Amino acid sequence: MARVLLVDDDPAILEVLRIYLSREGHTLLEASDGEQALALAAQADVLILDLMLPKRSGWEVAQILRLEQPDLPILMLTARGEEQDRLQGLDLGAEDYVVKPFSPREVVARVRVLLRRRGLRDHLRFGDLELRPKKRLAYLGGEPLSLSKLEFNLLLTLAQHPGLVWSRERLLERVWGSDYPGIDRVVDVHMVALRKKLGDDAENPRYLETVRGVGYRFKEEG
Amino acid sequence: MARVLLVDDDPAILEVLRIYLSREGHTLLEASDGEQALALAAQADVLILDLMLPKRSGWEVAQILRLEQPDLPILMLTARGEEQDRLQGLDLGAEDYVVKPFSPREVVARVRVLLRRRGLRDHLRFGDLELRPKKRLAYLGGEPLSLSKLEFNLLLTLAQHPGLVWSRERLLERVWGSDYPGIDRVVDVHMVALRKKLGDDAENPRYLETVRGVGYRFKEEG
DNA sequence: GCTGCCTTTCACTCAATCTTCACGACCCTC
DNA sequence: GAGGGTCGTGAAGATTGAGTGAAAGGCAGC
Repeated sequence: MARVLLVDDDPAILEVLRIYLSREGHTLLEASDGEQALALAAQADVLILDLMLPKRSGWEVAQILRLEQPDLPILMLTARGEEQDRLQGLDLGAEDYVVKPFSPREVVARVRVLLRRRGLRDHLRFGDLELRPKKRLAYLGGEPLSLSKLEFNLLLTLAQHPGLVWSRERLLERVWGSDYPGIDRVVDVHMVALRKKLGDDAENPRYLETVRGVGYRFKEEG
Repeated sequence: MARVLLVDDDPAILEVLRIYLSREGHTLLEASDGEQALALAAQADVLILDLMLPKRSGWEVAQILRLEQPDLPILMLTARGEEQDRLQGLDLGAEDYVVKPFSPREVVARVRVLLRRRGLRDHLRFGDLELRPKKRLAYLGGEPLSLSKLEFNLLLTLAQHPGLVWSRERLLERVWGSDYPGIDRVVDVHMVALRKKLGDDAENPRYLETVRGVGYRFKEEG
């Protein structure tokens, strides 16, 4: 199914969730402190995150990942009575939380919901175009495309949400990083480069569509 | 913000949530049994649903709405110890739940998350006309419509509140921005353009209705 | 330090879009 | 049925937004 990164400093919790989650068909990654969590996060499809952690709190981890991997769904494990934290967590962008002590079956159910919501895939294909996020490779008609890091990220971001319109601002935030100081016309320039490499025409695009006054979108099939 | 349908048979709960949710800027619809809930659901952007209800249980309601309005996010209110119910609720497709006794702030936060996730409803349909806010796409009889940014925003604003009359002033405020310096007849001009694209006739409109002396409204179904 | 790629800014152009205006039709009141 | 207000609508002009080429700055590897 999916790769689940499980972060808790309590071995008992790790163990019980490991059993339930692997029974569900997931591959498990495990970490017992914030640093390890960050190191492994890039490989995960879902993150189950305890709030109280050595080295870095679950919060910090969530906050950092929010920027690095905004699409990574996070299920937070909180102790009862940490309502304040829970609220902040939700506002921070965590997708969901469970209160300890929890039933493992509930965690499994929530993970299922998170995954269903995201429709995660490791292999994107749109007609002639093929993307492999993991390997950071792109093919056009079977031929490998030579894309710069930025170009790949930009294309991937758009392609992972076909049809969805992205403002330049949101793209800057997502692809360039939230603190990017430059002007938003960079996006246009890279769009031109991408279109050139994809053989796409701005007037009549197959893949990268301009939404005037709003931003860009990856064209939906059909 | 959004229209929240609040369903509970306990007046105290209705009241406290009414206060918090309207403070958050939402418009409230209220029901105290399952029948009323079903009757009002069509108008809602989010549903907050108690499980224990007269006439029809929250479950039944959820199950029915799942089919009728699969896009309507549901936040279920469950009593503690109903874990069984909770799991079934999630599998049923409810988006989320909160356990009583809950903090109203938490409910507000969860509603916010649900709305953010949905983009406040991702799919509007009125007969032949279909709108997808997030994708900024509009279809008429299955054919994509080419709308300018302004036209789309205008149409969306009206369509998100069928039957509601908007004065030109309010439309300017909402669609053009609150500090718009121009004259309000612009609205008329864009209305003409929209009607043309929608194949609508000012005399006898299917969608965009003039309310003489007041403003415009999106015609309600039927 | 040089080379070559990658990224960013800038300037120019063209096209899409928005706004205003003007005119006429219609409606309501007196 | 006259007059004032309201709305529909076409057209002209003003404005904005995006495509794009070129140049300059950065950076990594040699």
